[in-house]
Amino acid sequence: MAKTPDASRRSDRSRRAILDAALELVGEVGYNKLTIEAIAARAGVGKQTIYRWWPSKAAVLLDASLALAGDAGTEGGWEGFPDTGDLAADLKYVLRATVDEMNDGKYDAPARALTAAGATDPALGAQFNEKLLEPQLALYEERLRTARDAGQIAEDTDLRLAVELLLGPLTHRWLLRTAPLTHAFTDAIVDRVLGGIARVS
Amino acid sequence: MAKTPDASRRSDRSRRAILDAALELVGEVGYNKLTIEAIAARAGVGKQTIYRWWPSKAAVLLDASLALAGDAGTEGGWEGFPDTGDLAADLKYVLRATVDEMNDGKYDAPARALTAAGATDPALGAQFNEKLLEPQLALYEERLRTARDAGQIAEDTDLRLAVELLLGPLTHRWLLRTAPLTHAFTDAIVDRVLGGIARVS
DNA sequence: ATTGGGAGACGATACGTCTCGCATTGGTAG
DNA sequence: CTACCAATGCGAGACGTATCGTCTCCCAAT
Repeated sequence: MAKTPDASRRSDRSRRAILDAALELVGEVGYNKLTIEAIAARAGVGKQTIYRWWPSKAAVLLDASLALAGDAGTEGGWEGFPDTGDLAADLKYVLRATVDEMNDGKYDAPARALTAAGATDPALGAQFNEKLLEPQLALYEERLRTARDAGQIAEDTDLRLAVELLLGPLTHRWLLRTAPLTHAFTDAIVDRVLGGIARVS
Repeated sequence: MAKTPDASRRSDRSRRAILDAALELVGEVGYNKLTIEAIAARAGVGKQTIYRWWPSKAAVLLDASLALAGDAGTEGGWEGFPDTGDLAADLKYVLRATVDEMNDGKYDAPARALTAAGATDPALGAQFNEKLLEPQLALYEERLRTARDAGQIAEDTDLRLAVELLLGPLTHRWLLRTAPLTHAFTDAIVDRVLGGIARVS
């Protein structure tokens, strides 16, 4: 009967309150101690209202992160990828901005929680990839394509691989906390990925 | 009183049974549904015996993984990093072996669970890095050092960065499941990291 | 005699479902 | 146009279940 609740009658006020509460709480108590009950209490909302629209706390956090990413995009963020013609500079600029977000608890906590949860829950991970990660990767890939078309990188470059070469090391250090995330680090990634570490033979 | 239980009287039989049960169960039900109670039941052990020696299920899994890594090291694995003089070949060999492990549920499930748990729990993450990850990274770094000393890569190469350039993309694809892990992928990583993607100017 | 271990009771917490009124909405009848 | 009403989302919280982490009890080993 209630399999498909009527979305047109949904309370947008409650929806926003739930997403905000989830983002607050994940920063305060961490993902493991984040509970649906606490989200409902913080949002001033009945538990059923959450269970009606989301299957899990991870799903709530995913929607919350989507809203957060949307806000960041419309507010101060960049629409599309910068393309000044200088590939290295553009990549460094974007990666520096990414590092700044990773060092900001506001973005770090939910992103880290979602990434970790997605790593152990394939279904959630697929959602995370499709809605949040893939669009980002596509932006990098697109920028690299224009660079390739402009002859700035080798014609046989696997663009997706190149994106992973850039973001992989950053994500690695971010998730595993093997060392601090700095602008110098991301700059070095760009330089080394573009230039390689092998001695010119 | 019971702050420091006497380790010399510890039952090694129970300890092994607990670690084995934890590895089995994390593969069967996943990390989220892994419970201390279930581990105790499977191991034929009282719950207190687990709580006496480990602070959390993550800690149990960390010890279990250490034992697993130790077994793999002594059994068929490589002692130390191969060094045939051909850096690219050695890296490809090791990365292929790593991919094979990542595609093997026996190793994948606990490693993935620990990595994810460590990402959201800084204390656990530090333990994970120190005991499991860092020793691995050091092996790569050591191999790269001999290559650098042999003049095969640039003298000013940041070895730690180079290690992250190699493992970052692999870890990225592994954790986030953006694409299948193949030998072709790791071979390409090695080639691109050593050679760079920039057109030779 | 001391201490770890197996077993399980115990209160606490969060789960996910449910049942209440209440408020809003949209349709229908006068 | 107004008055009423059925439907539905919502806030609140009770409910039984599951797991938590602590505890007590007795046994075995040293």
